[in-house]
Amino acid sequence: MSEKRYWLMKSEPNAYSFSDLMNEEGSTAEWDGVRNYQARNTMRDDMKTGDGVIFYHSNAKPPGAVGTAEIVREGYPDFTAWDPDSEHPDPKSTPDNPIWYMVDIKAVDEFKRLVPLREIKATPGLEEMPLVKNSRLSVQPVTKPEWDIILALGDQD
DNA sequence: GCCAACGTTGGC
DNA sequence: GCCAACGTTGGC
Repeated sequence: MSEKRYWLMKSEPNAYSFSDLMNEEGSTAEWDGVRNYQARNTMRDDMKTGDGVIFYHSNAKPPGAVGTAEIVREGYPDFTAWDPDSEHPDPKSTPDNPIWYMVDIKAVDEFKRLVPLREIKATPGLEEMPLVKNSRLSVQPVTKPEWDIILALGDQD
């Protein structure tokens, strides 16, 4: 049994929000459509069942962390890649030789309040987060101390 | 709507 | 293998 790890996943609420995830059957969804190699590697190799996820709304007003989720299925091929009618088709990816991978995540808790990016940037202990250091990565690691700080901020009134 | 940062593509 | 051109992300 390896140690639980923590992650942050971004989504544009216009496209798919935390509410959308909570409204899924079993509050669970396939995290398909990621077409970035670093994020792919994280989902394929590093995310394990039970790991914690901070759900982040990008391109929102304001952008920020809105809740937590957990990994309920480890990396497996993103079959939407070889569906020409999907949102992000990639003809180079095939069932025999998949390029892109996804995980399944399940909503756990909505924060009492959104934790704005502005506040994350201003909070001591969070300055090393890729999110703060101008990374566009849509799936990124979070340390345990960072996780604890953000959850505490989200639990404030 | 602007634009900086970053990733990818493709000519050479 | 280099790097310019191009496309995308995402905050502001």
